[in-house]
Amino acid sequence: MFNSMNNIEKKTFRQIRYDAKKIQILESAARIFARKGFEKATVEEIANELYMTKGSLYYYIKSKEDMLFQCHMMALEMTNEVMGEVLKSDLPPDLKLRNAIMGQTEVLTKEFVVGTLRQQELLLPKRMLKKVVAERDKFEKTFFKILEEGVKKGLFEKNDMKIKGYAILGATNWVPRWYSLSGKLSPRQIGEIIAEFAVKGLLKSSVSKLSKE
Amino acid sequence: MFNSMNNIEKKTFRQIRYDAKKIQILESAARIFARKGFEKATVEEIANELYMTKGSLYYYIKSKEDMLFQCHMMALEMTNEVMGEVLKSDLPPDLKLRNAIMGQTEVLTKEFVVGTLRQQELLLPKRMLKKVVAERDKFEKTFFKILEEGVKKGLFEKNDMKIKGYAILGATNWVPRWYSLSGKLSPRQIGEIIAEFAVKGLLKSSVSKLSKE
Amino acid sequence: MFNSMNNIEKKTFRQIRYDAKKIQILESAARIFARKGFEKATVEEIANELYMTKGSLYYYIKSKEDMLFQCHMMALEMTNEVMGEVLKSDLPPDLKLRNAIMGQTEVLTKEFVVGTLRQQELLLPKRMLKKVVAERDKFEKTFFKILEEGVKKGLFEKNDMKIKGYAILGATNWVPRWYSLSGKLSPRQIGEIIAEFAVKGLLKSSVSKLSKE
Amino acid sequence: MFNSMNNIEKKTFRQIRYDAKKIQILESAARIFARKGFEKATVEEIANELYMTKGSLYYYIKSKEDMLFQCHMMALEMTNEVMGEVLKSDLPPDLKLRNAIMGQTEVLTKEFVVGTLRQQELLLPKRMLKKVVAERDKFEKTFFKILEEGVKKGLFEKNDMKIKGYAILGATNWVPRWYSLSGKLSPRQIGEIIAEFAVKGLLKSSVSKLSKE
DNA sequence: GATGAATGAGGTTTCATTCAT
DNA sequence: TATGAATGAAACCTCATTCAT
Repeated sequence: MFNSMNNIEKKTFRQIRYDAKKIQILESAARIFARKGFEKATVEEIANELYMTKGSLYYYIKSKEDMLFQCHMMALEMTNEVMGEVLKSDLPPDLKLRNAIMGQTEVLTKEFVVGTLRQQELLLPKRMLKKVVAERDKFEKTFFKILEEGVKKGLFEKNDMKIKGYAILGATNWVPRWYSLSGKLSPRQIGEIIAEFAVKGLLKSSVSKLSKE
Repeated sequence: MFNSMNNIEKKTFRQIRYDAKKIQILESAARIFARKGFEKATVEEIANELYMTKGSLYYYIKSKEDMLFQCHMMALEMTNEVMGEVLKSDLPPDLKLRNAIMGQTEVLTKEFVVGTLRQQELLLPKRMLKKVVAERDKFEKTFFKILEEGVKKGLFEKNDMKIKGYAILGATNWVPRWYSLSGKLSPRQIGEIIAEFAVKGLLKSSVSKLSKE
Repeated sequence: MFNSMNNIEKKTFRQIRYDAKKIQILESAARIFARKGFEKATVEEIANELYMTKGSLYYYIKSKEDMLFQCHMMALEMTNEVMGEVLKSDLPPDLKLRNAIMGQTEVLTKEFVVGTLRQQELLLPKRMLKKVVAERDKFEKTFFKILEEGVKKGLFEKNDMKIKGYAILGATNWVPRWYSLSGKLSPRQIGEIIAEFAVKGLLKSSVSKLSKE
Repeated sequence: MFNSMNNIEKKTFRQIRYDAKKIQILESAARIFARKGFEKATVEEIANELYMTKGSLYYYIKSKEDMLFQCHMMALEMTNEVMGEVLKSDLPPDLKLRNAIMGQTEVLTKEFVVGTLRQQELLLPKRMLKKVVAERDKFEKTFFKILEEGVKKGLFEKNDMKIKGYAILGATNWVPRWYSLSGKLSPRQIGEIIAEFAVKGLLKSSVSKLSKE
């Protein structure tokens, strides 16, 4: 009776432990996915990494696909959070773009995210894939909003913005493919260089024509 | 015995048919890999697309992994062939770069190549993986050679070339992820825009500083 | 110590609650067994129907098989109780038979019993199966006693009594397979018709030969 | 070329072997289902009985459920075939009924059919269940057609025909539950007795009232 | 008394691969 | 060359049951 509050706290406490374990699991999963690929990774391995049994693992997750799905969503949420902050900041477009790229490289090189995003989303059942794609679209929309802002403010050239935008996205998303911890530069530094390179490519200027053939 | 020449001719003829079939198989495989991912694609499906049976297919290929491996190698060879031509052409570095990028986008958007490269090379056994990586390194080396040439000729800025190079590679390699046949621009046109964007980012110039924070 | 009586009373009270809960559980189990079959029904479902958790449920029952076993025994006890009353009643055999059949149809169409008896007793481990079979035999023996009484009193024809007896049992036991609550007739009414039909088939009479082939 | 006919024959021959094996599998399955119940029976057991491996077995069947389904359909087809013949025969209704019952008992006591029909159709997925129920309905409709014929020809009493019909079906369908090979009577003989009993219960007659209470 | 968590045994299914014909 | 069959190794997943709190 009078310790109902205790009960509530207890529940919350358990909830916390439950959630923590779930995240542990997803991290472990992402790590193994990164090492061996989604299909080659076995549920047992993932469980063993955490000194669990398959059975217990299934107490926390619904299916192997579900693990990949949740990893994807978590990664995309991290990404979108960064973008959200950038967008609502009060900076000129070129600096927004720079921050976006730096934020992205930072997120994308986290072990968890690399492990996840390297997996093909094709491996997900349609229902899940849809949500992932929706979340990614959200990201891209925010990104292009920054570019448009730059155009409106007369900073960036207007032409072929779609292609250029994807070029920048590609440059950024490609980082985890070649980035290695042993490199000299941090993800943020890499991001900065890419950003400068990208902005330079976008800015209005009379110079920079290709040689004549 | 005495019609050994006949035999040779026969063999040659057979060889041709054999090779043709093999390529058909690899194309079919790449297509299905693209649709469903390597692991979800079954050998049977691949065979059926060509109105064969699994059994017959194994007359031409050694294993499923072998199919993926050969697809990778074929794709990389196409890529390297383009790069080879570019390199030995007698053009200024910026035009070489442009041609390289255009060639790459063209190759990368071919159905066969998309299907192949989207697969993680992780899925390959080490022995095969090594060869694939070696071939890819060859490609990257050629690519960076062009950039260095640009630097040497005083055309491109020298700083952070490695990062910028990978940025360009990323921009290019990312194309197949968003390129769709229904788009208005051809792969070559896309390549051209990316090239211009990249060159602009590389060129020496006093302009193009970021805004002050 | 000195409030041992209190303890006893308490225990009795608890015992009552315990038993009540147990019966609730068995009813819930029977219902779910009916819906999905014994093996497809999960202990969790059964628990959830009563807003319990699996864990708690196991405080009341020993095992899933035990649930099925106890359901069987309860159902058979209901059946045997009816038969006991019929047997010791002071009626002529044909009316006893009628009452037996009517009683049976009534029992057999109760949700609890349908749910239970539809399950194969095969699913029970031998030890339990034996008891169930013993109880069923008891029922059948009583039933055949009624028929024999009818023969002795010169009411029923003597020939092939075993087969005919099983025919009647079949006719009765089959009712739950087609009976539906939405039908116009009550179980008792159905029982009455079957009884009449059965008695007519059993009675001595010179009539009722089949056509000549 | 000229041995294309051979080819056809070969194909037919293989087809025959394939079908034969499939039937063997279904028989083996039905036998084991009978012994242990559908869910307790493992695919491995079924395969082993035929000195196959699980893998090979799956070359012939799609799933365990599919096995049960096909067993059901085969059993029902046997049943419906018998009924079809009875219906189109040129006999008076009472003899038709007798033949129907005799045919049924014969079919129902075949090992294959017993093994199958003892399984709950509930275990089948809806899609399959529907077909089974449809086939069973077909059977029941034919059966009731015979009874109606008897009524029309003034042979059977008209009242409560539905209930009586199900009583007869129950009496018949119940046979496999108590029939044992060691009994003295053959299925046909049992069927004959049931038939006589049933017809007697159906015939018009002024006699055979129950005792007064 | 109740419950969240853990567990492990086992079952179905899929498939790459091989082989006799 | 082609193919129907066979195989066996895994893999995912489910669930009854137990236990500490």
